[in-house]
Amino acid sequence: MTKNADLSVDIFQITTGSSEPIYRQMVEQLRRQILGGQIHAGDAMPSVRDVASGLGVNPMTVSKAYSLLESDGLLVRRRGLGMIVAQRHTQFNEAESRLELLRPSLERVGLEAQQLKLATADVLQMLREILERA
Amino acid sequence: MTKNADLSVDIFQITTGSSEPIYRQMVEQLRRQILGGQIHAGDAMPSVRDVASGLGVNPMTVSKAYSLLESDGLLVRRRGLGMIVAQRHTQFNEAESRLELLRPSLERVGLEAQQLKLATADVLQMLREILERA
Amino acid sequence: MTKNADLSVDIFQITTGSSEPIYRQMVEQLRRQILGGQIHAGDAMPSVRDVASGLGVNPMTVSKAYSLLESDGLLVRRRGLGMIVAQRHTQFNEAESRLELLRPSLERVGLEAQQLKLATADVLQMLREILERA
Amino acid sequence: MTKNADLSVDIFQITTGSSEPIYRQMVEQLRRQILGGQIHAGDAMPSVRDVASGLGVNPMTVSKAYSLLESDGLLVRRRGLGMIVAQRHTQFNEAESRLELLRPSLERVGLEAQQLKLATADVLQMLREILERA
DNA sequence: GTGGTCTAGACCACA
DNA sequence: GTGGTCTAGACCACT
Repeated sequence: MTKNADLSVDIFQITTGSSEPIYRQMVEQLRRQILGGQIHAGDAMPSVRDVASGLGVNPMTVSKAYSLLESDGLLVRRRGLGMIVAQRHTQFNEAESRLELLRPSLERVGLEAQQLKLATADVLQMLREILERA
Repeated sequence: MTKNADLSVDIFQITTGSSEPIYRQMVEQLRRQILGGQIHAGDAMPSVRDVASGLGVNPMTVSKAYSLLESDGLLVRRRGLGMIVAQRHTQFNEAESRLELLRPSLERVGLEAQQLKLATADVLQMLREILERA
Repeated sequence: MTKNADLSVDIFQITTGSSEPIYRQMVEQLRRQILGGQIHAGDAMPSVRDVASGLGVNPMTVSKAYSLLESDGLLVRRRGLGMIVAQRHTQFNEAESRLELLRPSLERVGLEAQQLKLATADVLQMLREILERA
Repeated sequence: MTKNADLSVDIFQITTGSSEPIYRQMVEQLRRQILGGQIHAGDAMPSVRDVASGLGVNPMTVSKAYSLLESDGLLVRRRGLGMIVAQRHTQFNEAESRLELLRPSLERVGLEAQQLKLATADVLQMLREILERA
C-alpha cells in the first residue's frame, strides 16, 4: 500500500438499520482507521459524491461526517480540491494509546457482564473467538 | 438478600450524557439484573416518583421504562401497590443463554479492535482487568 | 431582566445577503451575547421552529447553528425539552477577556487602514461615531 | 520608492485558513494599496507564477485575482509582458474617499463591540495601539 | 471537478 | 411539544 494514495470508497461499512446515525458511524470508523494506521496522513479522501453514491446515501449525510471530522482536526479541506487526512494526528499511533480508545466499550461490556452475573472465563473465551475470527 | 424485598432506587446507573436514551438504559439494566438473578421474582420495584427524584430525571421517563418492562412481561403492575418483578421470566437464567445476551456488545468491541489494529492479547488483558476489578 | 427567562426570537439579526452563512452569523452573534452577559446561563433558547419561522429560514439551518453551539459547549441540549445556555461559560465575562475577542476584527481594520494610508486620528474618529451611535 | 518599479511578491499577505477566499483577499488588498498610493500607476505586477509559488497557492487562484482586477480596470494586461497598474484609477485617492472604504469593517467592529458590551474607550484604546504599532 | 449552503418536507425519538 | 436525521434537489464558490 502506497502513501498518499486515493482511498477506495469502501473504507466505510454502514449499517442503515442501526439506531446510530449514519454520519456518526462514518466518523467513528474513520477515526479508528486513521488512529490505527490503516489510513495515512496525506491520503486523499474519496469525494463526497463518490462516497454517497457508493453507499447509497445522501451527499449531505457524507458531507456532515466530513465536516465533523474536519472540525475534529482529522481531515483538512483543500478548497475546490477535496479533503485529505491531516498530518498532526498520525503520530498518535502508539499501541498503548489506541488501546485506551477501546476502554469505554470494554467498560460497557464489564458492566453488562456483571449485571448478567457471567463468569470472567466465559466472557473472555467468547471475545477471543470473535477476535480470532475477524 | 431475601426474596420479595423492596428494591432500592440505586439498581439503576444512569448516564444522562450518553446518546442511549435514559428509558432504554433502565430497561436493559433491569433486564440483565433479572436474568442474572440479582433481582428476584416478587421483589417490589421502587415507585416511579422515587426513582425519578433519586436519579434526577423526568417521572415520565421512568414511567415509560416501567411500561416497556411491563409489556415485556418482566414487571407486573399491582393496582394501587406499585410494580413487582414477574415470576415467569426468572427461570430463564441458564448461563449459556445469558452469555448470548452479551454477544452484541462483544461483536462491537471486535469490530472496533480490528479497526484500531489492536493485538488480541492486549484486548483480552484489558477486559480481564476490568472484569476482575468489578 | 430576570434570569432563566425564555429568550425572544429576535436575539438574532440575520443578513441573508451576506456571504457569511446564516448559521455562522447565528453562532457568532450568540457567542458574543453570551460572553457579553446579555444572555444568562440557564436561559431557555427559543425553539428551532420558532426561530426558523421568525427569521424566515429553514429549521435545519437553525438546527445546524444550535448543534455547533452545543459542540462548542455554549448550549446544552435537554432531550425533548429544548436547549438552554450552559453554565460553565458564563464566568468568562471579565471585560478584559471580552475585549480580546474583538482583537481579530480590530487587527483586520488595522491592516486595511495601513494599506489605505489613513491617518490614525481619522480612523479613530469614525469608529467613535459608530460606537456612540449604537 | 520610484515609479514604474517592479513590485515584489510580498505585496500580498494571504491567510489561507480564513473563510475569505484567497483571490478575494488579493483583490481587496491590491485595491487598497493602489488607492492608498502605495502602489503607483505603471508599476509592473509580479508574474502569476512568481506570486503563486511565493505564496504557495494555486496559479489559477492568482490568475483569477488578476483577471478580476483587470476587469475592474485596476490592472492592464500587456501582451507577453505581464500586467501593470492602470493609470486612471490612481487619482481616486482623496483621504475622505479612502476613509469611506474602511467604513464596512468599522461597522462590523461596532456591532461586535455592542454585542460584547464593551466600553467605547476600551475599544478605541485597543485600536489606537494597533494603528500606532503598524 | 471539488465541498458548502439552503430549502421543503418527511419521519423518528424523547419528555 | 422538543431536537435529530435523512432525502432530493437546487445553487454557489473555489480550483
